Amino acid sequence: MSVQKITDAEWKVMHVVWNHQRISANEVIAEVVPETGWSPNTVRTLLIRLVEKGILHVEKERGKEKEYLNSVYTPLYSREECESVHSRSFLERVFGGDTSRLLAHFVQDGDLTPEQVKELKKQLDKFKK
Amino acid sequence: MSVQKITDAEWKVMHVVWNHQRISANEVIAEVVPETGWSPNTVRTLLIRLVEKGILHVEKERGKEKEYLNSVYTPLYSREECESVHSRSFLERVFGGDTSRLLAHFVQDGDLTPEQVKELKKQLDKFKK
DNA sequence: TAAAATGTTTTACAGATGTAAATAAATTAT
DNA sequence: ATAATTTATTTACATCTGTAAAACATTTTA
Repeated sequence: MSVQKITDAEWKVMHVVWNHQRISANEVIAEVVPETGWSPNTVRTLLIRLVEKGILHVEKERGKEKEYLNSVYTPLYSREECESVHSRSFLERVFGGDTSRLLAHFVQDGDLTPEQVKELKKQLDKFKK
Repeated sequence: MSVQKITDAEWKVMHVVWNHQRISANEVIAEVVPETGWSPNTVRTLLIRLVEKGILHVEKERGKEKEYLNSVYTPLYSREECESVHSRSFLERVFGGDTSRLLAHFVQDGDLTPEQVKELKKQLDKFKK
């Protein structure tokens, strides 16, 4: 079972890590705490769990001589890979695997800009043949 | 918090209930057990939890004179309502709320039939104006 | 009416999750 | 060096989930 399940709370952390690709615990905390109100320790716990799940890598080496340790995390899977895995299971679970119905739902519910609609239609054309 | 969270296992049960709208425990069991391999008791537990969550209604009244009790369940929310709620939280969680990216993903990953593509484009047209 | 079959309710239990406090270790400031 | 500060690790703990077994109740059958 490659790419273990990422939980709700963990996604928050993952998005921040993906945005930086390489980021220290404290930097993650600095971003996540304000927008969630979680305690810094909660964020640390999530980082640790993500490492245990094999989704993040952590460097334990000490930084330059006089710097804090402050471990650095990097993603082991791309955002797209994880999205893909979770999308598939969501599709199965909620829409019984019916992509068409899922798409219809998000189109109606998504108030897309005309721009986005045009772009999406272009994509669909590429797939017609 | 209307419509509490439906878990993976619970969705299986819910789809069966929605398909019938009004269905006895045993009928649910008859459908779910073969396709999941779960014990009948597992299905009953899920039904009970769904009632506790306020997602299903159960009739406890005895049936006709000589019939087994065999409680009857009905959904309190439509499939679409639940899909909607869960879709929104999925969109937020995994795609950071970016509908456009989500749609692109499912279009590419969904191997739609030309039929479905055509249908979807029609939908998009309706939304352009 | 007693046993067998069927349906219902109660209880269980380990692992996952959300959420952190308590404690220990390292670093910097005094 | 020692206290103060910052970072890291350990431990916690209630709730939710997946997954039933056990026990009880009702109905049918022998």
